[in-house]
Amino acid sequence: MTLAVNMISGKWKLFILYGLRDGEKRYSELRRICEGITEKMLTNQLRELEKDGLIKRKVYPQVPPKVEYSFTEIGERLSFMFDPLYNWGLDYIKEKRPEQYHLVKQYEKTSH
Amino acid sequence: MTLAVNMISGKWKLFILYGLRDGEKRYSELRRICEGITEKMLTNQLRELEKDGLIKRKVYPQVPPKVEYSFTEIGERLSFMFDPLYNWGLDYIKEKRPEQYHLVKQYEKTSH
DNA sequence: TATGGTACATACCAATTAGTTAGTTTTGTT
DNA sequence: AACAAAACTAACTAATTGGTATGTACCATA
Repeated sequence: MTLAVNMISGKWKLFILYGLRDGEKRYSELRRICEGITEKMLTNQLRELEKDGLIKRKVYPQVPPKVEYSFTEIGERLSFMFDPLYNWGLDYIKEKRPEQYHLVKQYEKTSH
Repeated sequence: MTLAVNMISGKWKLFILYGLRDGEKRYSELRRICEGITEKMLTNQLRELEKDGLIKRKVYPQVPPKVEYSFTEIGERLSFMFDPLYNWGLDYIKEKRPEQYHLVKQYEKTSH
């Protein structure tokens, strides 16, 4: 439990993983997905996730550079929690902050 | 997702919630379950979980005092993730740190 | 009289984490 | 000639989080 919690804790890691759930993503795509993250943080967190073996990094030798991130096998096995966790959050907002609920619903439309 | 992640992140929150998964627990029981936690941190984290509505607090007017913590309804709905997350951690250790695997298995026997 | 158990609170300090700002590289575009 | 794009790195600062140490109330027991 300690190990699992440590690997996914931090302000951005679950977002990054969540962003990867439907396949590989470029650095700049992740930057857009993780609204508000700084480049430093994105790089840091990607490095840690890579070091821990949850994601892998594929570099295309081009200019301008292109780097793609995706799950490793064991990283992908964390997918079980993304949708339930997202839905739990939705339920929570519905119950505890009903005034905000419609905002989230609107946001859902624009972002997918 | 932001909301859900914020509520369960922190060095101890998931342990506390994990500790409550089989029913209400006293303060001192949680202290034993969360090996290494200080009283300050335990109290802090319990207060935050309570403020967020994930757990509830029941005080028995006795001396010495007795306080029991348990899930609220929405808190309990996070249970879906505890066992899978624990097992994911186990798998991770099995794959990436096989030398440590037997230690965990031994620990499992003693603690339940 | 001293000690212990329970569930805290408070003050202060250390460590960890996150944010800001600026720069790098190479090529292509205006 | 200036600037933009992508994926970074480095130096520095701010904010958050966690730890240590000590104290409290009340009663019971040694």
